[in-house]
Amino acid sequence: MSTGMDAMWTAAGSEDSAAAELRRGPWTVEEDVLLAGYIKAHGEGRWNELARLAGLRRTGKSCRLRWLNYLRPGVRRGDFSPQEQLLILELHFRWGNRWSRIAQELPGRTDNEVKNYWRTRVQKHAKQLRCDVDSRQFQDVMRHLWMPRLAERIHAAARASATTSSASSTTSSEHAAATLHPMYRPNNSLLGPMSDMPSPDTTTTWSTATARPSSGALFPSNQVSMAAAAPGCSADWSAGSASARSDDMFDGSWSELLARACDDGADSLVFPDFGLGESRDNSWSLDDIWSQHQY
DNA sequence: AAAGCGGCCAACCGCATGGCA
DNA sequence: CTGCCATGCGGTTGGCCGCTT
Repeated sequence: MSTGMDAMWTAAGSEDSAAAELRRGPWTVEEDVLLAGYIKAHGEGRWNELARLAGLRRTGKSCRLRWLNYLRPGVRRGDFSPQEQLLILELHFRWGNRWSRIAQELPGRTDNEVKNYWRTRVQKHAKQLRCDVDSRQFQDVMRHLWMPRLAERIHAAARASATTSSASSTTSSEHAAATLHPMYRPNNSLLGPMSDMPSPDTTTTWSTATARPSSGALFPSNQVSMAAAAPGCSADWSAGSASARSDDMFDGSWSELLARACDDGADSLVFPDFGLGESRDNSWSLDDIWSQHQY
């Protein structure tokens, strides 16, 4: 592609040849415009050369990072949805700190965002519980409490969405499907066929899910088991999500409660039985979580 | 109102990897 | 085979911003 822009970039590059040392720190709007404009005209790649020709006093690395994490079309920002959070937890169990690999399964999200989410939200909870984020105890907390709760939240949102759209021209199952992340589609490439999962593309299955009664009854065993594990605590599991922000569904009494559970007696902690089997071999998966939410 | 504090996130840094001459 | 270069990845950090005191 050869346009009038070429002269502009050339001129900018020649000006830059005599420029001072490289800039660092936050990017300015002008730099963003230069970078995006150059890439629009010439495409990505050869970042060092790109930085020079675009007239940017930045390293190629810096340009690449700015483009991939911020300027690139399709980059999504803002809070992670429950679907995304659930997927991050699942994939981190599977792949560990392979942020770029995990981010590939979250369209529009960058490895940096996923990494920051893990370090701020997830590790924060581990810290509150005085557990190592890689410890068996914390993994059990995520597996038995956090992930099922996320799954339930997703179902609840889908149900609410289906209810509010019942008068529309589309069917409730179609509407619910539209609200779901692609990972919940039956033929998701990552998770395989997932025939057990609620299938928004299958009216029968999803209609059954939407007909399920209120979510409050989902975790009765939580309350019993955790109260038994930490006598004297008021395990207010149902209230936590009502007022907390979307990604802090367990803030509040749960932290104190689980902190006790994660102390020395953690091995005796009785988690609710979601029928997932033992996690010693780490062989459980999101399928297991979902299969427990079939109604 | 202002200072202190902590959380969050954008950006940087160092290392690993792959392609190519 | 080896060295160089570009790119990718994960860990780390600096600074902004909102909340608390």
